[in-house]
Amino acid sequence: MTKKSKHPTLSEVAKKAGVGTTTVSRVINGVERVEPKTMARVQQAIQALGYMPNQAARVLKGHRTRTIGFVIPSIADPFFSNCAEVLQAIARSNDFLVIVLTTQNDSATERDAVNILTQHRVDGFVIAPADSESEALRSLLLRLPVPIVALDRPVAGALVPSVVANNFDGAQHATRHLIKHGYKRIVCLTGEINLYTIRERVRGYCDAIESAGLEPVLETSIHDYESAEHVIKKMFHSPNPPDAIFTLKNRTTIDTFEALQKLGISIPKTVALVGYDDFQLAGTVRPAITVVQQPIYELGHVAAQLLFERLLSSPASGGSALTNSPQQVQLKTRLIRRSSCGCSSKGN
Amino acid sequence: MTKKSKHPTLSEVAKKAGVGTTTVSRVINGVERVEPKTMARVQQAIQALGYMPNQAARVLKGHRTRTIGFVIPSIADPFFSNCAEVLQAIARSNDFLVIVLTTQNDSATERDAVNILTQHRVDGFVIAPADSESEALRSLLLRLPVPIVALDRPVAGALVPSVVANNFDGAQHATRHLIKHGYKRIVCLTGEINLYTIRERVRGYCDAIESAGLEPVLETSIHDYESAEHVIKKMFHSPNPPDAIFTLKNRTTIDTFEALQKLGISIPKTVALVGYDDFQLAGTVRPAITVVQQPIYELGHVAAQLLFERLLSSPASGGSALTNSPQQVQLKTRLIRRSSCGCSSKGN
DNA sequence: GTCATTCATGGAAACGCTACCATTGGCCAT
DNA sequence: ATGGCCAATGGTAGCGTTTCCATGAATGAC
Repeated sequence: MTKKSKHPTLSEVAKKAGVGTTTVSRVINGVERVEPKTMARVQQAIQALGYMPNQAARVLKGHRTRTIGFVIPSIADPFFSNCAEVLQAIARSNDFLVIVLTTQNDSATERDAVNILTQHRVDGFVIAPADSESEALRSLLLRLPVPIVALDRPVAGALVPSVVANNFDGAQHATRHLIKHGYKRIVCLTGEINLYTIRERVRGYCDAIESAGLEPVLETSIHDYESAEHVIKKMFHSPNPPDAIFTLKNRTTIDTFEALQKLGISIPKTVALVGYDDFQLAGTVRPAITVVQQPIYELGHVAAQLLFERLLSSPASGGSALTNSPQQVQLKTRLIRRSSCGCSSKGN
Repeated sequence: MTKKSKHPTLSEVAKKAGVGTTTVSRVINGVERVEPKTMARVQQAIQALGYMPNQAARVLKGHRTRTIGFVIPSIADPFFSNCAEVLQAIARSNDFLVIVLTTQNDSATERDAVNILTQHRVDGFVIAPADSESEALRSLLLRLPVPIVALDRPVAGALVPSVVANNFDGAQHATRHLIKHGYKRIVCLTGEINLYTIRERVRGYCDAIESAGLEPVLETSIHDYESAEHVIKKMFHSPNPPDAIFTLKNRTTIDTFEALQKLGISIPKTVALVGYDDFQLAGTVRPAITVVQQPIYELGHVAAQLLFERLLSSPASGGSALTNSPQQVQLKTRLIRRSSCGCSSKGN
């Protein structure tokens, strides 16, 4: 059993097969013709030595790395891990590899990530920018010689193609639904307020609230279960407690739900609840939770598609100037009406 | 604004700064001393040109790629995405990159993945083998010249270091707990039976059941919600329905719970339920679900640690023969007693 | 039978970087 | 003043591929 050893090189294979390096190269890449007899000898040598081409050398010769970068806040977040799954699958079917780098939504870490990937000469990027407005990120991305697609959050200036959900519509729709139910004091639990997605949702919420002549109430200080419980307790001890809650992200919805349960506050009798982003068991807990569902799979899929369109159309150097001008794709969300908003289980 | 263009090279920087390539290299790697004045000039040139070192060239020069591969069934699975998160973080703190490749538990896809990563000359691997017993995989891994760590599932023969949870104990413990509650007819819903983890859990279940003089009942045909509902319906129409159910994986636990709810079968009154693997909201649904919790974070952490221990101790060629002999780490699981097993919320 | 044409193959340069070795100039000790 | 040393810097080979060009053999047309 051949155990540990350095990787054999192409010229070692050539020597063993008694041919020139050019011939071995041709056999490996199978593009030009080689005498069957020679080919057999070469393949035998490859087998015997366990030869695997060194990608670094190929890349150096001017070829692409067949590698793409995926820069996201966190890979543990189901939203992004699902995107990663489809991106990875599509990449692989095109013989590309995916390198994942997480940013924790920190801009410096993010720029760092982009630079690292650039040094590794990835052929393209999918990125969920920590800060859509960042001038630093924008100029960094624009000077890269490879195609880039923004996912979930655009890059200001619209020069980078992006695939995002319509957060404004989603939040507006959900808020209107709450208003239609007759709730008057609808508070919005935001989470980290400086993310593009959250800001858009806040906009949608405020728009709906103000159009209805109601007063928007934003609560931005919830980060985990403890803060959720604390805030909610305080709210319901105030003289003017909410009759509905709209949570702007997954984690907050769950924390809020648990806090409400623990505090014995009845949903939707005392307070209605609608969350942004669907999650496992949202339909199974009692009451089932009404949520705005994002097209996660589609988001990842379209982003991958956009990227590979560019990647595959410019086999040489990934120039993106020629291809159709930067696309801004916006995907629809869907309100899933369950019971926590006050709807009976059978429609409303 | 510099837009798209080829990457500048080190010698272009050298020319611009009016120095030799060696000096530029020294400035970049910052290891040998360079006159401050010269250094400034070089750095200015680097800035002006937007130079970024080409990793491929470095690698070709004989350096490691500072890249590791992560080969797992699926990245959408929370178990693995959480492992990925910690692996990624540790890798990054050591200036390594992670390439994720998914296998869907298919052995051929898996071997493919390993080969692809080898061509890219990753410096090491973490892998969750689709088939622990596969001779093909084992010999493939053993002839690789880089360190490897198996995660969640070992590689038969114990020549590859591995970090796994004690699935046997976990399942045995959970089953005994059910037995202590007095249940007599405890069925086990397995999911894909040919995975190492599942087989171990089945062993633990059978061991506990048989030691108690009961009869093991395995049901292997549940893959999704529909099949879960179908199987459960059938069970409760049989002359001899179960009084407890032990589900062997996350997804199955949830599907079973939902099916039980839908069919109006009361937990734990009619039938008790214990699941393998904790999940979000397991403690919030009613009844709260008793589960065997795996040390996910720790699993990923120890695997990463083991890998980097080897990676960092052998700066040259990652030979693993010298380092301490292949470690087999086994981590403990924990039974979280909630209500679905029949325990009252306060202890048992 | 000779020349042109094709086909199979090989030699060698070049990709961008690092590392070895050489060279230069200044400084100190004698 | 001169030799020796050290610090700063540069020239260049070579990592493993691919690709351009060349070579030789063999085939077919005249």
